[in-house]
Amino acid sequence: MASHIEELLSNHGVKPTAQRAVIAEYLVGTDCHPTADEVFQAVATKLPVSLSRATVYNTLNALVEAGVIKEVFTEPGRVRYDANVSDHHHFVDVKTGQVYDIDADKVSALKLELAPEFTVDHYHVTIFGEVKK
Amino acid sequence: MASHIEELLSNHGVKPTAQRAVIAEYLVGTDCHPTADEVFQAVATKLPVSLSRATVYNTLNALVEAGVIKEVFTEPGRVRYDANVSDHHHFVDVKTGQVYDIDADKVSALKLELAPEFTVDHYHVTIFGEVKK
DNA sequence: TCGTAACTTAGACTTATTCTAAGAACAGAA
DNA sequence: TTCTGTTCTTAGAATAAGTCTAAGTTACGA
Repeated sequence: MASHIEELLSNHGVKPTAQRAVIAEYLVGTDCHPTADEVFQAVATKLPVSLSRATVYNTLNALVEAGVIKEVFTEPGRVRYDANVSDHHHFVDVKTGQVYDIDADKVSALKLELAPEFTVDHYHVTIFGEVKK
Repeated sequence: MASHIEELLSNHGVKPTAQRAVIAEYLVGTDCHPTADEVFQAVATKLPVSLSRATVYNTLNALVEAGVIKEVFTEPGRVRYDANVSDHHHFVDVKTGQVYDIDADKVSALKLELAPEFTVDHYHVTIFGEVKK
């Protein structure tokens, strides 16, 4: 009886182990865009065995490779992870560093006038500003 | 008799020292988007004294702070620097990692439909694809 | 049940960057 | 000039993110 998360992993060709399941579950269940270390902190206590940082990194890389999550680069020196793999962009609050997902349909399609040797695969928009509440 | 580079630094409130001048000169004179280490390698031999990595990092941070150059984040674990401070975006060749400047006027202006609490300061488009020659 | 391949672990290692403490350069006041 | 304080630069130590390694587990097919 595979859980939802285990199916998600299997469907992407990642063998579901206990470690991978809790990591993927944490990522899928959060709107934040955690760093590897934040994932480690959040997940370490949820396993009956001790968790190695190497496993966190291995798992995150495997999930990126498999297309289950995406990497986000918005600041120097750290990678953040995003389980939202739908087409979307990012809004960075320059005061707090917090990253928000912006659905692709909230952003008009770009028209690009590039030289013919540039073949575009995809593009990503990072919007910088402030969120007041 | 201040050189062009020394004026550039002074105009941005950065006191022009020999180290800062050669670093800024290198960045202004290249289309590549070098990392701190690439700057260090390229510039180390151009001074009569030995150059410290700390000085390279201090200078790069000071130049970013002063608006003489910009940081570019396109890949994990390293920051690249760009002396082109005009309004532009970036094209990343996913095969080589090479970064190309794309003038803002080659990219149509975005229309954003964001919730009212999001105040946009600016946005940056990163285009991924391949450059064939 | 065995053997192999895949996974995880702790800790060592690497790489990028920052910090620290001490010396050098330099600008302005006396 | 000489003094003095501030700003820069230096070498190397320290930190932080991420990867590697070697050894121990686990899972699974034959």
